[in-house]
Amino acid sequence: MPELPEVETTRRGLAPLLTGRRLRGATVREPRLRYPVPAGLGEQVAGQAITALERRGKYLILRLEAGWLLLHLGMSGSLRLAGAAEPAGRHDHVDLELDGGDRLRLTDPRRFGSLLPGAGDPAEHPRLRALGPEPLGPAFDGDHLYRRARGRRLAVKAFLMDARTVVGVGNIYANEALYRAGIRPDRAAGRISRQRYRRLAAALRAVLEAAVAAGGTTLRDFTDGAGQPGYFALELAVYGGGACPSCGGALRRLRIAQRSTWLCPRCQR
DNA sequence: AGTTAACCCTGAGAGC
DNA sequence: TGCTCTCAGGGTTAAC
Repeated sequence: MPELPEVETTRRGLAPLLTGRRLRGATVREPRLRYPVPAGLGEQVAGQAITALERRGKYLILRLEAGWLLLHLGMSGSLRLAGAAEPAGRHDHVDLELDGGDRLRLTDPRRFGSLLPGAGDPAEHPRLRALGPEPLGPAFDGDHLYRRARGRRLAVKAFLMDARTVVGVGNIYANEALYRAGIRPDRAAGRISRQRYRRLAAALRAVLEAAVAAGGTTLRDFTDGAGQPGYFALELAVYGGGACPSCGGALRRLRIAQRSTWLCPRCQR
């Protein structure tokens, strides 16, 4: 379940290995991802050098000399460099072939990920156009959350996980940020004070920064660009249940917007 | 217009 | 052992 820290970990691991390399082509073994991978991908990218690997929310943007590839890892996706002789597994759907013979390999058992080519300004792409601010960037703070929440009756957790509110926040980090801020996840977004939103914004920023520093959270299958797991799972306070790290009471589970939600009923109000 | 549910997909784990 | 059932969930679209 790659959220912002896992995508950023992937980006940081791969960017220095990819920048400046030239693509020979692509092998598409399974084009049926979230959106169909275009048939002419190999011809489209062949001969182009990679100029950068960027991130916007949970999307990765692989910049080429002419145009770019927009990648999303969905729920179960991962990207890594595979050696020239490494055989492809059942879920290795796309290889981008590099000049040295090795490949940038997209693996995604559940196939919720995507790979979309484009040209021009990626920010204008329909998938990126309506996205909210980066939670680690200057445009995001408690006042932003407070303003956007005016009149909204949905649960604050669903509000926080909406990429139009702020990008990069999935189920794990929404649970953690709300716990750290002492806010009940099922409270209506419009009924939270500006002061408490400031606390929530700070908690979200802190938990995301700590998770990036730990290389992301590996619950089952996340690995970085070198195939290594992340260690932030050790620091999760509420996700997955158990006892509250603060008061010792039993954590409770709710369902909000079809997602498992964990909270401490004593520490979160 | 805001909110909720369905949908895409496979693997893991539980229960029988 | 092997079957069936449930759950995991990001993001888009449809329906209420």
